[in-house]
Amino acid sequence: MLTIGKLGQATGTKVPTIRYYEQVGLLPRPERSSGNQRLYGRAAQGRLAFIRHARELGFPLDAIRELLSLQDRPDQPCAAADLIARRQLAAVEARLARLRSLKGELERMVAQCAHGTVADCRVIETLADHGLCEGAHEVAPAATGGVALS
Amino acid sequence: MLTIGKLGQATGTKVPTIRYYEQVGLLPRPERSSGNQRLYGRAAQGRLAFIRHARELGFPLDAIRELLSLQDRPDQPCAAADLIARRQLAAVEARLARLRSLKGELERMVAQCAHGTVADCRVIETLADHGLCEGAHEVAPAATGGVALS
DNA sequence: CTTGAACCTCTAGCTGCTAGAGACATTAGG
DNA sequence: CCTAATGTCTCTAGCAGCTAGAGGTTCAAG
Repeated sequence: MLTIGKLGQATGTKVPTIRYYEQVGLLPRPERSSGNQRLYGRAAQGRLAFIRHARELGFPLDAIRELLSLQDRPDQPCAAADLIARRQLAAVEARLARLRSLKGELERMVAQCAHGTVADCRVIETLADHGLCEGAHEVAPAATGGVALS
Repeated sequence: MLTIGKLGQATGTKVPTIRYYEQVGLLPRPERSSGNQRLYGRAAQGRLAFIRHARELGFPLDAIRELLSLQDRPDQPCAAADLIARRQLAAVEARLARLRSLKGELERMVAQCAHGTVADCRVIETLADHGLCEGAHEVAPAATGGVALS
């Protein structure tokens, strides 16, 4: 049986984060010691590792909730899990495409900076006048799902 | 003179977002009509376009605040602006690297799914056991600065 | 003059945590 | 056995960057 601190160390999770996962229903309420402290067994450790790994892959908590409930019913077809993963992959790909174009524009901006005064700084100028950039980022896609991805 | 709605249309910004920018001090308080409605001139429109463009490039509001104050003093050296842009570029590059490795792992996961039952689904299994993936994302870097980047 | 859209202020909510206050539990050392 | 240091408890509030809603005023068209 692990205390919350040990569990945190074992899974690379901060203590308040574990309590947060419990609060939002991703982790079940654990047993308590005589002094009311949380005690975790192997099952909880596995579940938390699962959550952390999925988070590292950028899955939002809602998707993780679904994946966990799938894991609990092993005889169901895994099409649902597959779909969730594919959706996440699509989100990551969209994000990548956008970031690549941003990187291009930022590189052009800093490359053109002549290190003079602000008055003729290309960085400021480019920001002020969208026409100066090559329109690489036309309209923000927005609403990609609110995934953090650090 | 534009009303807030027209300004929003002109710059592709939602009305509450404009009010929000005013509230956090990115936009100055505009004149008001006799009926207390906001009225914006050319200067405000330019400033808002600057902000939106910088946001599309992923600059956080704090960086934009700095860039705006630089823009207001055109005879200063532009090294500061350059530095902000370079920092943003570095953040974007870090994020790109991470996203690329996530994409790789997600692709592997999805490719291995045999479309059977959850019991032997590689998607679930990979998530449950970090040892199964190729360790492409070892430890989350965290604290990259809280930049959103859509 | 009436209707409907656009505007006003204010508050609360979103994601995924993180930080702090103030109080109890546990543990290692002397 | 006692004490000091650390760990844990609950609860509330805060972060970015908006977004949505309530409940009320103002404006422009017909």
